[in-house]
Amino acid sequence: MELSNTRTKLIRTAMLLFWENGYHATSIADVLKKAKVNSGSLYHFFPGKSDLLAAVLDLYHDGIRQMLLEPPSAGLADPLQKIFAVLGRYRRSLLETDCFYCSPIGSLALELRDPDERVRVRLAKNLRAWTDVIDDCLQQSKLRIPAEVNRRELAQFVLTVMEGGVMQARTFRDVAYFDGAVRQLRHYFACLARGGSKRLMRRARIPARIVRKKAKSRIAP
Amino acid sequence: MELSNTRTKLIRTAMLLFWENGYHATSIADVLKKAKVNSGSLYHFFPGKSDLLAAVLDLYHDGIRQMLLEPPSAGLADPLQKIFAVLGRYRRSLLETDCFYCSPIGSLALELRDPDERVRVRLAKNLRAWTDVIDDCLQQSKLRIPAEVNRRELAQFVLTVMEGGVMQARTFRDVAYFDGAVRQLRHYFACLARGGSKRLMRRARIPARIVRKKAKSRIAP
DNA sequence: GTCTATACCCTGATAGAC
DNA sequence: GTCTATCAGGGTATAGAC
Repeated sequence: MELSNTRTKLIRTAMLLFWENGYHATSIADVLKKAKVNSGSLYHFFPGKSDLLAAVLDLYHDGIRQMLLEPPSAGLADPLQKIFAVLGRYRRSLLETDCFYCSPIGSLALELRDPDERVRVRLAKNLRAWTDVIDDCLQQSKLRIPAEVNRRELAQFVLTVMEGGVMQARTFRDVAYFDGAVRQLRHYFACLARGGSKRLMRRARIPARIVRKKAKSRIAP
Repeated sequence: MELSNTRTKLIRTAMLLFWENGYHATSIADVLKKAKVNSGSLYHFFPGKSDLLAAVLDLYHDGIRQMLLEPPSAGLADPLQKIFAVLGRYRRSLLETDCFYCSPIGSLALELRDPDERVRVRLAKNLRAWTDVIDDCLQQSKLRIPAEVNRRELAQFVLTVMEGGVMQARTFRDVAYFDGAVRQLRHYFACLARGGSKRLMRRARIPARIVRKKAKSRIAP
């Protein structure tokens, strides 16, 4: 087990650049230059660029709980507050970057149309780990989740809202779009706290009839 | 005013390819080949690739209502059902592509980290037009939106959920993640319909035992 | 407006000495 | 493991005749 310093330096540098500029826009040369490493060394450790990306995703995954949850929720006791503290951290990142911020994993997931399976699996693993963090908070919280709402699905919904909110804030260059999404989520949570209704959820299935239509037509946004 | 056929052909071809393969992965050569047009013609109409993209975004925008709302909601009277019919259409696209589907605008918005302003503005304009469609449905619907919920923000929230849901379904290659997001959204709507504020809840004659619960998770702004 | 040919750059990746 | 030099290919964009 060789704890190569060069290897680590490459991964950390790539992690930073992929996050700042995206995967496509970051060339191998960029990584080499910033890490002050030569081409030969990189290809000694990694067969190709996508293997470097895979290593970056593994690094994200290993540190996700520590990086995602702990800093923003330090000192907070209420698990629900922790969830919104995590979201608040994304908000701060948006502010600090004039709404250029991208969530590292989400933007990679959408930038790479057809990643090789090794990469795709790691992206999914990261999203799952993110959701785990939220799910734990929900479990520890005193929020009485109505029987008809699945807790894990609700945790996934938090991720959904975060990613969608960041995307809009970024596109409009206005954090208000993120704030609006979070506010709706808060309101939803407030509704849940007040109590849901089984009767109302019965219609919540995706109606089969929507699938009926002919294939092919294009869809906007 | 020259209604150039070649120009239109280029835009439509680029629209299709950008959507299928993304902007980066689509080369000018790809567009030229598929449209059976020569390089000189393209650069006669467009100074560069990003101008072609801008034209594509304008085309999306012009047809958004027709392409987004009308096909899936044909025959539906209830505006709320129309909203979920639109979402159902995205679901169908996911199914038909084995969850490779990307929403055209959303994925462009995230693929292009730093688009020139002309492109960025058009992306925003498209998202706004999408939201307008949903907003109109909400306005026409009989859904009683509680006073503390802004209607336009709720429409934006639908977009947020759609984009976030598509992203997760795509990454996990499993439409269940999209379904879960939509189900949560439905549930939220059901909560709103029941009355998101105490006043409305009382009007809806919700038994006191449900209302009783303290707004404990009143996750403050 | 359309055609062919091509300039020129940057990319990921390799070769082979040390 | 690290270094320098370099390849082959594909990218956008241009030139200039027709």
